[in-house]
Amino acid sequence: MSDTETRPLRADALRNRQRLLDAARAAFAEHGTDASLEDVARRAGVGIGTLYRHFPHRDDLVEALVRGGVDGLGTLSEQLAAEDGDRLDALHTWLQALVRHALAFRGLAEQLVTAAGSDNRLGTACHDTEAAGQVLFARAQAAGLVRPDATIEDAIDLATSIAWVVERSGRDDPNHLLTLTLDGLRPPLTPTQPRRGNEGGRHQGR
Amino acid sequence: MSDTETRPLRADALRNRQRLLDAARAAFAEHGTDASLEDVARRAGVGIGTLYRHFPHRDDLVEALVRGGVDGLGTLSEQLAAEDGDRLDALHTWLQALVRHALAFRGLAEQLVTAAGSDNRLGTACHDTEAAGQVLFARAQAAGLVRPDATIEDAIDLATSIAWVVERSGRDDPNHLLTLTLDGLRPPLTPTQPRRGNEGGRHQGR
DNA sequence: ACCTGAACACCGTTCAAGT
DNA sequence: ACCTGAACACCGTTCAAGT
Repeated sequence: MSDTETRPLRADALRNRQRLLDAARAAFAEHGTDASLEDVARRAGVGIGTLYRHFPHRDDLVEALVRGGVDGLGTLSEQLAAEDGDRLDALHTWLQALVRHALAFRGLAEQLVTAAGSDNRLGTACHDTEAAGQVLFARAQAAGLVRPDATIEDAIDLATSIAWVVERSGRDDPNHLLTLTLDGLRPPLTPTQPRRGNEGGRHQGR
Repeated sequence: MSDTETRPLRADALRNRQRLLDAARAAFAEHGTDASLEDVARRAGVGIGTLYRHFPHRDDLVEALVRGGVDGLGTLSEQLAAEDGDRLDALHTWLQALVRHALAFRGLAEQLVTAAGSDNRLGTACHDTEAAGQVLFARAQAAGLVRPDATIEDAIDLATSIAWVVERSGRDDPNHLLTLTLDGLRPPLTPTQPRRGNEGGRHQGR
């Protein structure tokens, strides 16, 4: 929480930084988060050293690109907490958004899991995400809608790993696996009143 | 199902093959499945070309090292199907073994998910694993113990992704997440008769 | 203060030459 | 039939030299 990157950049440096971000976004979209950094610099029309000056680690580049999404997850959590619908549905909705977020770039889920708990910018982003989710998680758990031996870390790890397996297996629908995970593999115990929306729900994939 | 590697190897070739496997096992144990292949060849005291002759793709090396485990999952499935205990417990036990299996080497879960559905040796191993699991899965589903819109692919993908996130996050207990996934995040609906063993079950990790 | 790009170390994969 | 290792292409990262 001290002064990170607070000093203003020189005009050309700022321009380069922006070009690098644009180039990285394009490269990540094509090749995933392990795109060649030399290629990123090339696309940005900038020396490789400039890339490293602005983003010493690949993590930092990733973090800059997903910052907006992380903040979005924060405001979404606030919105959902403000409404007073079903607390479990709110958690479910937020976790869906998290999965979507982790699928923004190929390789992102892996970056997120690896960075979680690290003391760097991307680690902070993960921490922020967890804090946002914790609000909804605690609410649902306090209402007895979530088993007491589960934690927000569990939920986030499960959601992230679902994003990962969807990304890697080429499945089409992440929500199917997420619903299974939230409700469990067991069938609804009260057939006349099913647990939650299995709307459509064929699935298949790969 | 045609003749793959059926012809006998020359004595020196067989020896080299074995040395490569031993070296790979050691290298994978140290650095995960993306260990340097040059390093593997070096450890085996063999030229890099010899490694590629025996194992044209990294996958093939991985497959050879996990073959035993895959067969083990097959026989475990047969054993569990022979006993007639709770069919859901049998599935759970088998999925636990699958998670353990996918944690044999760092990076293995990723190799498995990537290879699944591919037309190569490791893809076949995945296919064999799925077939083994399908027996237990179908039994449990037929008994109404597993929701009808879930498939063995879902279960295997979830188990594999749990192995992955445990490996990457440094969690200590894969079974906690697996239990959450099988039972769902919800608390037991009948508090007086809990769903299944939450034995101990603190957890924490990372 | 910032940028450049050569330099270094490392790796995957192929293939001509050997035995 | 099998093995070797040089060769090629590619990449991440650093750092001395520039402006």
